[in-house]
Amino acid sequence: VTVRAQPNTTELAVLGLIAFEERSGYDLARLAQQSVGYLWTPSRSQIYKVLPRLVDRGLATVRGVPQVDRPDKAVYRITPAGRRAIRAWLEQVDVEPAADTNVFALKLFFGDLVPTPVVRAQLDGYRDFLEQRLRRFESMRRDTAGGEPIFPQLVLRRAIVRIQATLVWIEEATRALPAHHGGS
Amino acid sequence: VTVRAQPNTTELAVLGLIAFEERSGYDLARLAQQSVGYLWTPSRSQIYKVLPRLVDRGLATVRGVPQVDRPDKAVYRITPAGRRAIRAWLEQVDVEPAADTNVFALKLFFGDLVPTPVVRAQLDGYRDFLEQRLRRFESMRRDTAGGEPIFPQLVLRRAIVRIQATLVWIEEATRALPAHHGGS
DNA sequence: AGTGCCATGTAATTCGTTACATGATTTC
DNA sequence: GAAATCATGTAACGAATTACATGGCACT
Repeated sequence: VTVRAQPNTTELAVLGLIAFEERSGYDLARLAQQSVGYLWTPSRSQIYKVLPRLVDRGLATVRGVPQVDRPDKAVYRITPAGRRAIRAWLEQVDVEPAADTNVFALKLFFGDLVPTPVVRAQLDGYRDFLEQRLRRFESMRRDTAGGEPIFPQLVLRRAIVRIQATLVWIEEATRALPAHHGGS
Repeated sequence: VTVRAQPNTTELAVLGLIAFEERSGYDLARLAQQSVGYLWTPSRSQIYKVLPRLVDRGLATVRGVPQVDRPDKAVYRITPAGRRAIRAWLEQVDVEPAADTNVFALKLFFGDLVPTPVVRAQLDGYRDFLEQRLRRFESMRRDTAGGEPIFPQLVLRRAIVRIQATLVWIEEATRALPAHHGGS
C-alpha cells in the first residue's frame, strides 16, 4: 500500500461536512455558503471535482438517489479511511500555517470529530502561533514608530488588534470546551 | 485604444511598491515578506512573472543596472499609466470583496498614493461591509443558539469578535488620518 | 410567461506554488 | 571550506475561478 499524501484543505473540508451526514455536491455548495462560508467557500464546480477524487482514494462513497419531482442526485458519505484522514489532520498542529491562519478555525469547526484534548491542543497551538506573530508585529511597530509611513503603520496596528481579539477569544473558547467527549 | 481590464491584486500590489521607489524583483520579494508580508506574500517566481507583464502593458518600465560586486539587476519603476491604474483601484470601494477582506487593508497600505478623502471613503466602505457581516453573523448566532453544534458556534463567535475589534480599529484609523495631502 | 431552485458536470483560463538551474561574492 | 545573500529566471504542476451547457419542476 502506497502512503497517500495528505488531502488538501478543500478535500478535508468536504470530508468534514460529509462526516456528519451524507450530502450531495449541490448540498455542499449551499452549505459552504452558509455555515462555513466565512472560512471556506469554494465554487460549485470545484466541489464537483473534489468529490469523485475522494471516492477514488477510498475516503468517501457515492450512492445514487433517484427522485421524482427533482433531478436525481448522488450523495456522498465518509468512509472509515476518510475518518482516519480527517482525524489525522485535526491532530496535527501547524506551527507555520503561512498566510492561511483560517485553517485553525476550520479545524475547530470540525472539533466534534475528535476528543476534547485534541481540540485543546489545537487551540494551544493557535495561541502560540498568534503570540509569536504578535511579538513580531509589535517589534516591527517599535522599529518604525518615529518614521513617517503612517499608512503601513495603521495596517500593522489593524493586524495587532485583530490578534489581540483572537487571543481573548481563545481563552473564552478554551473554557467553553466540553468536559470530554468520544470524538467518534 | 482598447480598454484594459483592471490588473489583478498581485499586479496592483507590485505597482504600489514600485510607486515609492524603483525596485528589482529580488527587492520586491524581500520587501513583501517583511512589510506587506501579513497581507500579501507571493513567491519570488510569481513576482518575476508579473513584472514583465506590467512593462508590456505600459504600467511600469525596466532599467538594467550593472553591478560589479554583485549580479546585475533590473529595476522597475511605475509609469504615469501605472499610477492611474493604482489610483483607480484605490478609488473603487468594493461592496463585496468575497473571501478576500484583506484587500481593504492592502489598499489602505497604499493610502499615501491618493488624497485623504479617498482613503476615508475606503474606510467607510470597509465599515459598511463589516457591519453588514456582523449583522448576518449575529443573526446566524441567534438562530442556532439553543442547538447542539458547539464548535461551529465557537468559530462563529471568533468571526464576530474579530469584526468588532476591526470596527474599533476603523474608528481609530479614521481619526489618525492626515488632515489632507495631495496624493501625488 | 418568467424567475428561481434543484442538480450535475465540462472547458478554458488564470493564478500560484514548488522545484530546478546557475553562478559570483561575502561572511563565518 | 561551508553557508548565506544577491540575482534572475524556467518548467511542471495543482488549485480554483468563470463561463458554458442542460433540463425539469414550482411558484408568482
